[in-house]
Amino acid sequence: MMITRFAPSPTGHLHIGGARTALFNYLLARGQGGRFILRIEDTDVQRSEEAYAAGILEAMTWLGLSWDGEPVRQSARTGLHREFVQRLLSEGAAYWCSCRPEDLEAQRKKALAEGGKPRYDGRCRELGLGPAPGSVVRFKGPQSGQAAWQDQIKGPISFDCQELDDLVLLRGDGQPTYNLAVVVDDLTMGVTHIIRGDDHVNNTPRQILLYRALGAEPPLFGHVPMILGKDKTRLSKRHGATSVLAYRDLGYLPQALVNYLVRLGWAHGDQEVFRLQELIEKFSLKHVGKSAAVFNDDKLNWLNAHYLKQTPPQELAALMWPLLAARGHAKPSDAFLAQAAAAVRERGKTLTELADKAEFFFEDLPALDPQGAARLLTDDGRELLDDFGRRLLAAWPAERGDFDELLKALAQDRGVKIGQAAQPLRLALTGQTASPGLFEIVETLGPEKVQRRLAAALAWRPA
RNA sequence: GUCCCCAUCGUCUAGUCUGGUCCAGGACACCGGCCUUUCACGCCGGCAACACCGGUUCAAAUCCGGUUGGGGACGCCA
Repeated sequence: MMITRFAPSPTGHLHIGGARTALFNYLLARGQGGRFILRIEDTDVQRSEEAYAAGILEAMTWLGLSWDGEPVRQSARTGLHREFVQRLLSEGAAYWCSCRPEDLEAQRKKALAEGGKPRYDGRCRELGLGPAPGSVVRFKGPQSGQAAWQDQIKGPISFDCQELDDLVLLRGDGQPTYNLAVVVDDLTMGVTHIIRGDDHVNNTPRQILLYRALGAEPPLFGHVPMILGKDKTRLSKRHGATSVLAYRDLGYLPQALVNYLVRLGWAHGDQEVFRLQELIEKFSLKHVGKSAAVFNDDKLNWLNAHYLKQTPPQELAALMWPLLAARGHAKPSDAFLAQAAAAVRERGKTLTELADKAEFFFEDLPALDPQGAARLLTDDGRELLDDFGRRLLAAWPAERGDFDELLKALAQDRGVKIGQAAQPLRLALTGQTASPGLFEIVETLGPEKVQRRLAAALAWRPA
């Protein structure tokens, strides 16, 4: 059975790149009827924070990427990690090293300055040292031959073992390091496919060597290319929002983010829009690209707008309401909320934008746009508006078509264009010169609110 | 510096494995038009790319070599 995993370290928020890696692993496992494991890699006690771990789970849940079983804490498995180190030690595949970190650091600097590769020189390798306070355990890697694998995304990759130095397995304080812990965990948890970020390719040969030293068959590896910012450098905070939860708070729908992320580096012919279930059926590593991709807000916005338009008004209302409530509006009826949502649904790219555009529905008296008022609420304009208002209220209750007729008649009687006749009313009802359909608004607001807003606009005078 | 990886429109990409159907297709963005009571939506049209050089071949975006460019890694971080 296929087993994949997502193994973030809780030293920061779940960012866009991590989310895509998680998504690929999720899709792969779900598509094969396999298992998808979530493992929190918290072996770095200094930098790991519980709040980050919680945030990662929250983001995964929001995206709809469900994992199997309980999330695994790597820190809860250090006993197991140490057992494996002991085994390596007793089999002569690892050794104690008493070099001091400062000296090592100095060596690295020197090597780099001389234009060489900064790597551990293996001076303790044959010393037969035993455990001592502050000493570390290093892997005794082969010094010739190759470590190669068929990358599931990039194809064949190989490293000369000479290039690899003896990596630390157990720190001076007895804590296992990343490279040891991942191998032990992936091995003992039965992970079959390790799909992770590009930045791990250099770790892979070392890990393969560890599997070999343990007498185990390495799993399959696949390295997904990175996501870059607009300036084609690695995506980071300075490129704006990078955390998944930040996108949620900005008003993006999880379906949109998932859809956008999957298309960043993967394609299924010319198809652009995918539901999660469809992705599970269609996703494959074969069509994941090999090169890095630039994150593009425009396309994400387009997808988000697309999914917003697909969301039924009632559902959309439920998503928008918290944003409106946060602005201090009193909760109206569900029907009113749904109508307001339907009215603005095709006019914004995020929930936040929709809330902005729908806000006038919820205000007692919307503030009149000063420029619009100066232009539309002239003496003539107010007279026109008064006439329109009277006709409108007199005709109530009316159908959408009746309103249309009413507007046409008004324009004709007054000798103005339809647009000119409609604008003063739009301003009066919404405070703005651009808005959803006029009669959609009239119907939603109802006669009392219409009248109230009309009266306020008619009372307006230039400053 | 050393090692590893990558290279099709501004961006995401299809096509590359299995050369010809590709004077390169789709999407976003942009530009123009239509629709229209405003703003949007929608629809129609347009602009725009095989990094470069050489080789193999009747034929190369597709195969091979090199150049250039980009990215990543080089921690007792993950």
